Amino acid sequence: MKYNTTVPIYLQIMDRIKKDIVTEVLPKGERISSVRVLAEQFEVNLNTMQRACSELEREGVIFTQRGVGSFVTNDEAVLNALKEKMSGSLVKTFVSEMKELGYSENEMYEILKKELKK
Amino acid sequence: MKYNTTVPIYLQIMDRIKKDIVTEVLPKGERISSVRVLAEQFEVNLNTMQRACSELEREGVIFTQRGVGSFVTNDEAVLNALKEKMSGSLVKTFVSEMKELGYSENEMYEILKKELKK
DNA sequence: ACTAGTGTTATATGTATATAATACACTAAT
DNA sequence: ATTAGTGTATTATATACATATAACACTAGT
Repeated sequence: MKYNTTVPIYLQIMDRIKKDIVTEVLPKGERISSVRVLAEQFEVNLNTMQRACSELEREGVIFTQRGVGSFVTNDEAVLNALKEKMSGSLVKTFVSEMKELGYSENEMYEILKKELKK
Repeated sequence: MKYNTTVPIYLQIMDRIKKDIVTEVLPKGERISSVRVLAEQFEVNLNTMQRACSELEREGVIFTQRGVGSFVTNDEAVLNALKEKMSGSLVKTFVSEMKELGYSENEMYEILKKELKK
């Protein structure tokens, strides 16, 4: 995985895992790899991985059983809300930033259309 | 100005200034406020403001005359390229992230449409 | 009981960011 | 020449992030 240097790695890892959960690459209720394994996979220090996981737990996306492992939440409402929130954030950012650059709504459509044709 | 805690302040300031240049709030060739004044306006330390400005100069967006002040570049090609690059980056990010969340192209249109109706 | 595999915590080190305070270097107007 | 207003540079301090290394705490299977 490539890391953006301007944003903390643990946040980028959280985002990656959230995407995998939302797209059911990691289905609800499923066990996720141990922090040590994940740290190796993400090529990152154990503490950094631990931070990502504990934040994900704090957000309710995963839950943890000490000595056993971590699991994707079973709460479907949480997962639906997560997907909504992530896409909502993306489109809001896109629109507001484009407006700040002086683009009209029609231009936004056109630019999106053009990008998708690639 | 509100700052996002996850990305360096000097980068956020650079982005703000670039937007003002692209939208001609700061027209080409125009003098921009001194680093000291800007530091106060952006409620930031002089050194942080200086970093933002020197990076903007390195990118060719502004140019500086020691003892005199800093000015928006006169090079219209640079300004056009800047706007293109910024909007291109926005739409690319939007599309690729939405894909990673599992949305289809049609869904992207719909979500954008819905957001703009607000 | 033991052990291997979990999550969790702690200490030390290096780097980047941001602030604070101070000084230096140049330009234009007086 | 002096001065006020520019950009520029230096040093010190604090904080967040990431790493390295080591240890602690819990669980399940043997």
